[in-house]
Amino acid sequence: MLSERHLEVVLAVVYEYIKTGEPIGSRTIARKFLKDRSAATIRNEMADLEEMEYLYQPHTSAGRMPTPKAYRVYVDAILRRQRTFPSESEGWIRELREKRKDVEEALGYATRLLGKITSYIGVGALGPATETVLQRVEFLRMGHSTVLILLVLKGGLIHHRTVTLPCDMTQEALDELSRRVSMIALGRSWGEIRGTLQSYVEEALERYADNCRSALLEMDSILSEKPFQFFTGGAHNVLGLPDFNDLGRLQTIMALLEEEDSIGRLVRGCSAEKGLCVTIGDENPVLQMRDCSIVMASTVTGGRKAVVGLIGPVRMDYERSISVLEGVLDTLAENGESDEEVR
Amino acid sequence: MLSERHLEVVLAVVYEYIKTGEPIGSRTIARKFLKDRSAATIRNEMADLEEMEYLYQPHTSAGRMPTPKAYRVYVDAILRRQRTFPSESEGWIRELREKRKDVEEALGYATRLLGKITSYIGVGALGPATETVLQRVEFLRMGHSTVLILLVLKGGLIHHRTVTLPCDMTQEALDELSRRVSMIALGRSWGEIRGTLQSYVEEALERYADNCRSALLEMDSILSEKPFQFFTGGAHNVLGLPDFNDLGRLQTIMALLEEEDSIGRLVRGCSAEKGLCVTIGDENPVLQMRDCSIVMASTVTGGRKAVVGLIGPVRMDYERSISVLEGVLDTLAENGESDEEVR
DNA sequence: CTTAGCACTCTACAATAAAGAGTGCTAATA
DNA sequence: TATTAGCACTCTTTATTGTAGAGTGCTAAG
Repeated sequence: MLSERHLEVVLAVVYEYIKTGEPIGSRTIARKFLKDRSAATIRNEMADLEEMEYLYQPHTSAGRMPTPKAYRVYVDAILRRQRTFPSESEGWIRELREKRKDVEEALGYATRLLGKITSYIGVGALGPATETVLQRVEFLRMGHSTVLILLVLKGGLIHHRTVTLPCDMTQEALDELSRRVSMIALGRSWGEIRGTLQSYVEEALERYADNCRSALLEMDSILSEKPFQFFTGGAHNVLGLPDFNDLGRLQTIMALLEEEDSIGRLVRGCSAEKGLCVTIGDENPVLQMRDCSIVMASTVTGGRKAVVGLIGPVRMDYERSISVLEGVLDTLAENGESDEEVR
Repeated sequence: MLSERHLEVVLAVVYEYIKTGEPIGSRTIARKFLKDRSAATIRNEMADLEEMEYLYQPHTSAGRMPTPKAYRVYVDAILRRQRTFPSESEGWIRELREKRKDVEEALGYATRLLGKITSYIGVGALGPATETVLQRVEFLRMGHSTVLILLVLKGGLIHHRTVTLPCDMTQEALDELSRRVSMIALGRSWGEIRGTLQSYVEEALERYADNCRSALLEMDSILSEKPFQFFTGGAHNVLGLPDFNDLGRLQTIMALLEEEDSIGRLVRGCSAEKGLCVTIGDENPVLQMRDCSIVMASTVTGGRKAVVGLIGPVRMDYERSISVLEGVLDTLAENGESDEEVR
């Protein structure tokens, strides 16, 4: 549907438009990219491409700009060939490698890094590698009827919350509670046993039936509410970009980044697929981000599933963004390999 | 040094300038605030105030704008009298009250809330109520030579990190390690015992001397690196504000918010003093924020020290900001009282 | 000491003009 | 038939000019 001749023009326009941000005229294409054709010929081809909705003009006597359709063609072409990590960022990658000790900190750092290197917004998410299986449960008495619930999930994800129970309990009683919960829950999927837990726990602690019930409820709320941790970084980088000069739009995007579930939706949209995933403009699941593009990829690090990505303008430097993202991803994945045994 | 007559003019100019953002002329002051004086009189007084550096003109034939010195006088006047929480925000406060279960989540929510209600940037910090005293130490084996270090501090602060030790260790050996560490460290200040710990620990675990050393080093790094957790929220609100139309400046501010130590410096600057603390423009310890104002206050919630505040333009609505901050602070503090016993 | 009047200054805004870039169309060319 | 050169036309961008409005400083009178 798109002849070789036309494709060359589209790729040239997208490439140049990404670099300059200005509408591209036929003269520029003829001089810089397709020297075997004259400006007039390219003008004709551009008129064709406009009809096919790959290009458009902001006004009658301006150059052409790419439509999302053109970006898609361009990105597909990039993905087909090999990429190399930009060497000027090697230093940062080494810094990231240092931080891998603490997975959460590493991912936070990675998002900020992505933001800094690319000037777009870095995002990340960290979830359990597997379904929620408890590996350890502790209840620690913090004060009068205040208890710290501590859950260690298989894969190393940790949740904790300080709660107030109906009445006070000694640490001994709490230990008994955690022993009982552990007995049933450890090593098994939470969804599988959450129902059967209560009766077994209350058997030995009937004096504290109320407390047991409310503790189990809290555990349930922790385990169901927080399956993922989200990170964003480098949102400030985007302020200088001419594509985000519409402050209102930028504002809604930044507001969305603060809500966890909108990032969650992005992550879910991409993490289903394996490997790299580029979403351009209106392909985006989140309506308010329809004029952004997203590059995302997932891996496993420290025994947990990690998704990292970039949010930028549709006029994003896809080639560079993808290379950088791949570099970061590989670095994060490096220590994921060492403890395969975990799963 | 500032006569009653002059003070009235200053307060009127600041009040009106905060509302409108435009330079204030003598006519406006005479009509709206000081009806007993004519515009010409006020013009003379304004000329005096300009010499005293309370007011300045952006250009010869414009109205006057307040200098930081004038804001200081204005804020001091506000702080002297009683404030009332804006009733239209009661609903949000109720939402915040719901979230108090989890202190960290509550503080995160509080910063976003502050941002939303005031249209400025909410910041928060959560630290240990006391010095670092360990209440519980666990080492959990996650995989081959990978160990999860879990530290519960007195007051409920939790730190954890997954680390790779020099060689593998059984869970039993790790339990022995945590028993030994607990024996010495629990209930005592970390600074006090960090030195004596190593020899006692290695006594029983000499086979794993390397592991013990590296585990203790990690503990030390955790405890010294992360004394505070930081939160920011609602940075996007500030995008619409005319005072932040200089994108470059806004960008540096948002970049600073991503670095933990710059927030740390702000917090430290304010948390020393008890109660409310208003920092105007160049009073600010962070150089790049010299044209911002900061309102901060600290309290104790859930047995931990919490600092919450607002970063906004120098032309901030101080009265409203302070009221809202006080409301949020009181709500957070409510459950701080219930477990006094913790400290 | 306060006030009214008036000339002066500076900004903000709109209207106009000129320059520049790029197109579409037509006619000539290979 | 496909490609190219030439040219008139369109639209944006930038600079310039003129005008209205707001506010001041100064002077002289109350």
